[in-house]
Amino acid sequence: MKRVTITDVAQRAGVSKSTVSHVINETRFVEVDTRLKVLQAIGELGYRPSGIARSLVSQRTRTAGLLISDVGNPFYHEVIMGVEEVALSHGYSVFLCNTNYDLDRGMKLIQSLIDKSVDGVLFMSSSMTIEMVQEVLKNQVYAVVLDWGNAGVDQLASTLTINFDKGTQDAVRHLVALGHREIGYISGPLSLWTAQVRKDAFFCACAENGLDPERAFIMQGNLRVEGGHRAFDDYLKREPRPTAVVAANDLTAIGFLLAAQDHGLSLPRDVSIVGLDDIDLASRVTPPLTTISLPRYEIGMLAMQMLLEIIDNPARGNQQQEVATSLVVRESTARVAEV
Amino acid sequence: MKRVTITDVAQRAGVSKSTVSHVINETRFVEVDTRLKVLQAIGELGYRPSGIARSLVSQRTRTAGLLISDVGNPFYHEVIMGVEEVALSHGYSVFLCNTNYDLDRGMKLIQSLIDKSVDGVLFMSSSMTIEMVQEVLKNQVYAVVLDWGNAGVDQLASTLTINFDKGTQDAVRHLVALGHREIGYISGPLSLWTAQVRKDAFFCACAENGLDPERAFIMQGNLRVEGGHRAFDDYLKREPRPTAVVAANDLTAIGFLLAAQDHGLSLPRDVSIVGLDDIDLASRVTPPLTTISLPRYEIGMLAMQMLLEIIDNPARGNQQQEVATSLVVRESTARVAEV
DNA sequence: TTGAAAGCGCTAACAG
DNA sequence: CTGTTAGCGCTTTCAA
Repeated sequence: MKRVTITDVAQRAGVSKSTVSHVINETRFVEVDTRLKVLQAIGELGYRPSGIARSLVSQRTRTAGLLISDVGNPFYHEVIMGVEEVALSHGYSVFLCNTNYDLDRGMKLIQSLIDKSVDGVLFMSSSMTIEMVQEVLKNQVYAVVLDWGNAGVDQLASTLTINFDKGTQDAVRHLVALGHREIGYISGPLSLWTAQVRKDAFFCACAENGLDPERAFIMQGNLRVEGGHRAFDDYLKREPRPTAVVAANDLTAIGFLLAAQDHGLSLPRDVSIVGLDDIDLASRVTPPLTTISLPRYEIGMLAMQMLLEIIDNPARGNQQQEVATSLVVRESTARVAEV
Repeated sequence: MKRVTITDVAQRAGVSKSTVSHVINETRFVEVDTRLKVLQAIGELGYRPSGIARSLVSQRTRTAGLLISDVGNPFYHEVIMGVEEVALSHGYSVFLCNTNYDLDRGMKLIQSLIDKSVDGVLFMSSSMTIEMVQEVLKNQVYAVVLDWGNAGVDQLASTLTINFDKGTQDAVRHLVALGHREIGYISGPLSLWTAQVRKDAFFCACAENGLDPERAFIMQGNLRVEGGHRAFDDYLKREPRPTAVVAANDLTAIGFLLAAQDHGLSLPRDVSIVGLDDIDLASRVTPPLTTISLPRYEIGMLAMQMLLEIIDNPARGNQQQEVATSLVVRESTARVAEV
């Protein structure tokens, strides 16, 4: 049982291969009856065009690579779905590549993507280098990069940047409106670019809301629950105690929240807390966490759209886009207690 | 800047295309100097063989599709990594396909995989049908199916079955050894085949360990934390109260555990609890959960290996394999209290 | 309105 | 030991 080819269809329908091709692709007018004959032959034989043969001539595979750090990281779940959604609706399929935070592995994956002649790759792993992008580009495959602070990527490829300012400002404004004046911040490890960006956004937001960033109490977390615990210990020693705390991510915020409750504090009465990420868990803890939400699904969709854009329209050049974060108010923030 | 082809290399090296092909693939002997010339030409031109052209002649794409229900489901994370690991080490790339628990979408994804001429597809989504497998097979692409109880799949394709008996028996034996005689069970919705299988394994394990399954107290959960909460309410009303409880999955067990603690019970002193899945959270709750662990990474690796096996060796026919579950003893189980 | 034929980039007989 | 040539299955001029 061998493959049914366009030649088989042509013979069966008593026409030429090119006619068959044209009815399939609707790429030139075909007399109604001949078209019908062709369609019938296709049906009877159960013919399906070979994507490979098509790719060989069109130089397009309708496939893309998605480079991420780790499928287990909840950040990526919705991103992946967003990517997949627009990919599927455009006839694209996507190769999933986990770097496991390993640059060598990342490069290997990139090479295998190039070998497969993907039309483009979405760089979403923080474990990536400019070299990877260059390698991809050198092999005529397009790239869209989620901005992790690599200098100069925007010269090479389309980039997508997450703007933390908007959400962070909303958060600080929200707290100030609730009467908070002493707002603490739990940062991530400042060796990470993202932690830096988020902290900067916080300082910025303070300034914009009439608070002196220099006076803000900065605690050191590690982006995990446990870092939030530790930050709470620092918090206790601070005088005066901030009435509200903003954390670099939800896990940190939750760690702080749990530690505070363990210590007998009542939230949000004794202290308000704001997270960042809006992970699933955020709405499930008690009290549900007010948090700065990343539009993860949108990031996925947008990135894939940008890729399609540049594939279909290389002439238009690289695009740089931004997605905004936004505040989700739940119950972990409240009006500051009267003294 | 157009693609460098094998012809370019041949010209530059002053040999024929076939010679170039043969040095690349090491598929026939080539005089040392000519080989060197070819290699040099390849280097100078930065030539990379076109996977597409190769696929067209070899009828192999070195790609596979992985059909899952939902990337957000933690079950899949390690599975995906296992699949990817063996795929990568064999030069394969894998298309990730999320059905989102939707059969229509699943079929669409399958079609797109067929269009891409994948060599095989891994059916790991519980939202799948025999028709999907047949569709794939009809188009000469191989299939490996994670066993979700679809009758007759093993006739069509290689299957991988998770054997819950082993782990469940170990669990019950463990509890019996600790002196437990009254063991309750929190099942999932029995409309789900997997819930059924797990419950059967529990009954079986009871019988094997000299307990009367008919007397076991069965509570109804929903595979989520909240179902564990509700099950605890039932548990309280039971007379005599079981001294140990086995749950259909970890989330349920954790729900039960939290509810018990809320109610003032001390675990594992007042009641022992065993989960199933060994999710991340299991080792992080207090007390860390004793649980029946699924070899997720192994499932991924094995499935991909089986796929490669059947691709490389269709003559050998479909294989049916099983992976065993095993007990991970932590601190949520203890000797039954003296009366 | 349709067909013939060249060619996408590679592999693998078949010759020599 | 190496080259010639015929495809793999499709699209797309060019001609009719």
